Amino acid sequence: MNIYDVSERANVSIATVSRVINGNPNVSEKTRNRVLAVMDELGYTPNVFARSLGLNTMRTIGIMCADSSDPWLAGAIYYLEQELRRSGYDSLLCCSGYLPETKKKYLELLLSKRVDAVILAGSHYVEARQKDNAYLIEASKELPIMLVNGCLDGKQIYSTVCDDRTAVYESVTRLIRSGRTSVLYLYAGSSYSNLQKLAGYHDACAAAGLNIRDDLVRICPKDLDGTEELLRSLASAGLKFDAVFAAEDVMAVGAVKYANKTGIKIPDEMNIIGYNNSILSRCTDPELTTVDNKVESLCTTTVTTLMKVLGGGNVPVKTTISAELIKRGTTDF
Amino acid sequence: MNIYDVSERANVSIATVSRVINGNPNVSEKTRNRVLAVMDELGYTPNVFARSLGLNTMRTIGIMCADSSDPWLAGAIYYLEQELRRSGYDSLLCCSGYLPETKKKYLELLLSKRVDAVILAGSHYVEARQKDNAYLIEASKELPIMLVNGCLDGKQIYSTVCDDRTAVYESVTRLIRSGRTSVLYLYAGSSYSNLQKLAGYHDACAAAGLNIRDDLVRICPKDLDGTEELLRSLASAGLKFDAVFAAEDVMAVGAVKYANKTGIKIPDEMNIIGYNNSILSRCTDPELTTVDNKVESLCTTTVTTLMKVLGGGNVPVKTTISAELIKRGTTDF
DNA sequence: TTGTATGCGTTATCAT
DNA sequence: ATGATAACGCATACAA
Repeated sequence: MNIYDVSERANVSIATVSRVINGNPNVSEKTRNRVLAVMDELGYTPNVFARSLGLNTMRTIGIMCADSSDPWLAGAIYYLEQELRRSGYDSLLCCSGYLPETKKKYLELLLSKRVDAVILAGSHYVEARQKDNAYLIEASKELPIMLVNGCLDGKQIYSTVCDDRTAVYESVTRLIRSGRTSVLYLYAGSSYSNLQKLAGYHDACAAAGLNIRDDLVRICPKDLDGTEELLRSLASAGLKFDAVFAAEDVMAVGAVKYANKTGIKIPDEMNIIGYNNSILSRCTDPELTTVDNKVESLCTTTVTTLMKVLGGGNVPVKTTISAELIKRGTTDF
Repeated sequence: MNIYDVSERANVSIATVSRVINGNPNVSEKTRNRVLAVMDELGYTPNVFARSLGLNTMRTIGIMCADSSDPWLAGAIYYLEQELRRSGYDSLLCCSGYLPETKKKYLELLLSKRVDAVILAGSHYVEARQKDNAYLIEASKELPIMLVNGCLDGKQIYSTVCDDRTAVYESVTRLIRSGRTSVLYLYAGSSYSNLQKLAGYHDACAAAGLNIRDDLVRICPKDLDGTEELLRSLASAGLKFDAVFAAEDVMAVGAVKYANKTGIKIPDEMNIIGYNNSILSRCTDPELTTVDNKVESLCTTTVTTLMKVLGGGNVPVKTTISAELIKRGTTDF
């Protein structure tokens, strides 16, 4: 069942059938209807493979993420897929894990599939060490690379980021203004957005005239048990802190659990702020104050930008979106 | 840059280049090396579109789910994608939403993309009304349809399910044996697995010699606020219950919040059991007792089965996996 | 072991 | 408005 069968049955050439398929206006109303009727009668569907070969595109975008089961990334994938489909593109999903080698390998795999562009979801794709990003620069010579919450310079690299630095700055400033003197800062790694957030923390301390205390800035496992354990060990080592700012909700949840178990009263004796406004932030008691970093906006903006890029339009290489502090029960300002 | 360029430069025919690409053993070591060297030198990558056209497959599987940001589905997608890639297949993601019409529309979209098979993740794809499933039967005439936690009869339909009915039966039985007399059962809809779970609840009541009380079986919104509100209104309407069995973790979390706010002591005055063993179940205080329905096993089994199907092997049309009750702080048995 | 020739199902160019 | 025909880049049956 192909275009020849249709053309034969409709008494036209394959060229005409092709025109009908592609909505070319140079077909008489009568012929168009006859062809459509035959296509319907035969249950004909154009072969995408042949189509792709001729057009040299499948209208497919590669979506890469480290781990699609991470709540934030799962949300991002959802919005990206929806927006892409709305624009007539399919989504090829690829979970790369967190290691630079596998990221590189999977990006190359996507390139070999000739996707029209690649969207990298999550800040993990921009590493602190410039050499770990070389493969992205390289790939961007072949096709557009869209970063969701990451930022990198390159000819065909476009970034849509949340202003994490300002968000953390403002949140920590509010903690300090409300009388907190020792804000423990927990973060999970040195990705682009983690570095931005950390800078925001430093900004806030500096603006408040506080010394940066290295003992209050800690790398923390990105899971509940690890976070609880870290806090317990810090406390038993004598570290005093009256607030926790966590760069990820899951660590903030861990902090709430630590406080609840230890009998520390939230928010009176300890304030806690999370990041992402994920569903987790609403499961604790009290519910978490958290920073909403606008996944949906980031994703729709990314796709909108991408469509302009693919359409040959001129677009900004970097778009910044503001975060929003969601006040709930773990803070008292 | 195509196979002709390579063949010319290596002084061989395109057939030989093709053989090298596809690892055909009928190529002399010497020739193979020369061709490989040229491919490397030219940075040649075979064109997947042309390849697909000839082979009539892109080695791509369509993954459909209602909403990839749902925690359970997000996990499923992750495991499915990993397993498929391990087997050399790409994943085309398609979030269909929950409406029968859109599900049908998106499935047809996937078919038109000529994927090798479709995996339907989540029990929402099998509806109670048989006519709402007709499109699946229809599609299964074209390609294999794999159901993850759903069950349906059809020539090329394969189901991998968790034994939800037994899991609920056993959990509710334990509640009753430990002295609970009124187990409120909350569920979200009439999908395949929801009906199975409900049957398990009925089984447990019957086995314990209790009457089925319709006032204890309630459809519940699948979100925190909706669940809390439902419980509040039930209580204020005079309904007494000393345990809640929720068909989804999120509702169980809502129940915990309700109890905590109302001053009902968990687990002494109320037991709560959730379903899915999602990260949510560990965020509450106390942590949720919940049923682990083995997403990872379901997904790896589904892909294993699919590979056998695609390989022409004979495979069971239905595989059942056992759930596991994870005991935490919201129960006292 | 290697090469030749053909088919895969479109789209697009150029006639008419 | 319509038709004939050449790409598109590969895999493979058949020949040598």
